[in-house]
Amino acid sequence: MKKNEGLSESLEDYLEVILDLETTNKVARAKDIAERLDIQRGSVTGGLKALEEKGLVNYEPYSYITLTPAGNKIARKITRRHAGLRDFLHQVLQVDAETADATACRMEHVIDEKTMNRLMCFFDYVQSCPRTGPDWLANFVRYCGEKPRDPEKCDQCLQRCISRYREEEGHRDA
Amino acid sequence: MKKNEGLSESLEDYLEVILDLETTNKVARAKDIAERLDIQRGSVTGGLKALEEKGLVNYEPYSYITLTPAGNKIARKITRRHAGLRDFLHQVLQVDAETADATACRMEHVIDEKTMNRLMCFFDYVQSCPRTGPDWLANFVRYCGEKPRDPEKCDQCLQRCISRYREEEGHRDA
DNA sequence: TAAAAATGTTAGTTATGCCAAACAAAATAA
DNA sequence: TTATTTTGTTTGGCATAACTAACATTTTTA
Repeated sequence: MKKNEGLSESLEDYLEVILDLETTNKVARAKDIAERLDIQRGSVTGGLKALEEKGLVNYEPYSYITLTPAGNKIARKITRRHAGLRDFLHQVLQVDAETADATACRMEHVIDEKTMNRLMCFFDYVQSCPRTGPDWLANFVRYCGEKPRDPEKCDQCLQRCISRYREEEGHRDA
Repeated sequence: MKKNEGLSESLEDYLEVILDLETTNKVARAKDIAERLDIQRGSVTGGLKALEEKGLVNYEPYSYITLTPAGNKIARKITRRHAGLRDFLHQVLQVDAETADATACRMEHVIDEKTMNRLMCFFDYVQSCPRTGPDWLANFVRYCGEKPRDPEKCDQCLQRCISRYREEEGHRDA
């Protein structure tokens, strides 16, 4: 249980990148890791040694780098967090794709399990609840610019919401 | 514009704590800073010197510590973020108060301006939109446990939502 | 005011984690 | 197969940021 908390953000980034390289390039090479993390080749060696000592990568000088099962598990967790956060930021908060990705990349290291689960559940709730869903999200963007609410429009919005739902339900039953 | 990006999380924490001590204790003392940040007294001196060099605190050995206008501005920004994130996590995602605070404390250093603004706007939207609001949030907690949706209940929920809104609107007009 | 206690600073150490540059090994090309 | 290029490693250095322990200054108390 402590294993992951003891991992620095830097080492988590290594694992994430190695997993990605493993899947896209079949194999991870120090040069590519350096490129992805935007650090020098020389710095990678130290990171790999640290991960090797923690039993998270299989590392032998001059040979290919692979994740151990333990390393793979952590790498997948971070990757999952990254994707979940990025999608939430982009699809719900609707920040641009680039910002969403960059922010997710930093948040993935500091968010805890409990909060992450809640956020993903919330993401799901927003998307699947008939009271929210896509049109509600579209309205959010407009709200950001306008801000003061018009009670008249709210009434119409609610109306559309309920009739849309019933129509969809009707089609589903048919 | 670079000023803030160049600040480490550690130094941001110092500023945040100093601001809080200034407001609650009138003045910030090294001992209290150490206590709040859970570090040794000796470590504080170094932090203060770094902040002094950046023009963010007024620091003279053995005298009281105060924020400069620039330091105060950053401290208030971090504090605002902390509170906003904490409240979102607690009131929307409904994670327990302690986790919300601890998570906010880490996220405040990595979230960017754009995303933060969007999140706060979203927070506002969720709370003030008639389609969401408190009852929708209450339903979220139940949804977390149950998960599969019951279309029948959804219809009733929508119904209650719209009639509640009209009732409230009616009262407001009267 | 002088001793004691509390608070603050300094100095030396440690751990991360990066860099640049020199060097070593492996892969590729001639 | 030898030379060249690419890739990987080592070394020494630097910055951050913490620690401990010794020392200095304030503040309190007797």
